[in-house]
Amino acid sequence: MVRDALEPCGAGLRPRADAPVTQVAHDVLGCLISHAGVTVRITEAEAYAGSDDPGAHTFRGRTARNASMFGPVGHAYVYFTYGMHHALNLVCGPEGTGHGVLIRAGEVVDGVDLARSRRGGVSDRDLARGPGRLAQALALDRTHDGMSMEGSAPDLLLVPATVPKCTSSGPRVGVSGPGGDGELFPWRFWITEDPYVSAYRPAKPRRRPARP
DNA sequence: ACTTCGATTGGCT
DNA sequence: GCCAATCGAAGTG
Repeated sequence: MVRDALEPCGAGLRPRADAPVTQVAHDVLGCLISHAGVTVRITEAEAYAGSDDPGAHTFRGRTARNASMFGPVGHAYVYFTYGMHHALNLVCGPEGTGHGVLIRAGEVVDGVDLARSRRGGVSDRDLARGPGRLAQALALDRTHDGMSMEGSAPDLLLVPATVPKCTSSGPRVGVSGPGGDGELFPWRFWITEDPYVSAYRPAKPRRRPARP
C-alpha cells in the first residue's frame, strides 16, 4: 500500500489516527479533494503537531477557535485569519492531540468554471495556489469548521489519484519562532517541480515598535 | 478593556 | 521588493 497514512472512510479516505502527521502531509500529495462542486489535486501540505509543535495553533491548548483540531480524524479544521482569509486542515492523530495537516495548494481539476467565478479572474494557475486561494476556490469558510469527511455524501471528500513521481520537503511557510526552523520542523511537503505549488516566503521578522 | 499580530494575498513601486 | 487590508483570537493589564 502506497499511502499508508490514509484509510478508507465512507466514500473516500481520511487520515489514520495512528499515522505520524508528517506522513499524512506527504501522503495527501496527489490526492483529490472536493467541496461545493470544485475538485483540487493537492500539490502542497504542511504538518502541525499540537503541543509538540510551537508553530501549531494548538500548541497552547484548546480554544474556541481550534477546538475541532482536538476532535477525531475524519473532520476538517477551517480557520479565519488576516481578517479576510480562510484555510483548510485535515484533523490528524489520536483524538485530543490537536494534530493536523494544512492543505496549502493544489490544481483545480474539476469545476474549473466555478472556481474561476469564485476567484475573480486570476490565472488558472493561481486558482488554488496558496492556502487562502484554495479555501476560496473550494468555497470554504468558518461555517465549514468541523465538517465531516465521512459518510456516503460527506461535506468534504478526499480520494486517491495518481501517486506523485517525486516529492520534496522543507521549512514551513510563514511560521516564525522555533517552529519555523526548517531543521527542526521541515514539515512542508510538495510535489517536486509542480507548477501548482505556492511560492516559499520566510516568516516576516517581528518588528519592534520604534521608541521615541 | 486594550493591544498585538497572524499557518495570507493582491496591488503598487 | 514592499506594504495595506481587515478582524478576531490570544495575550496582557
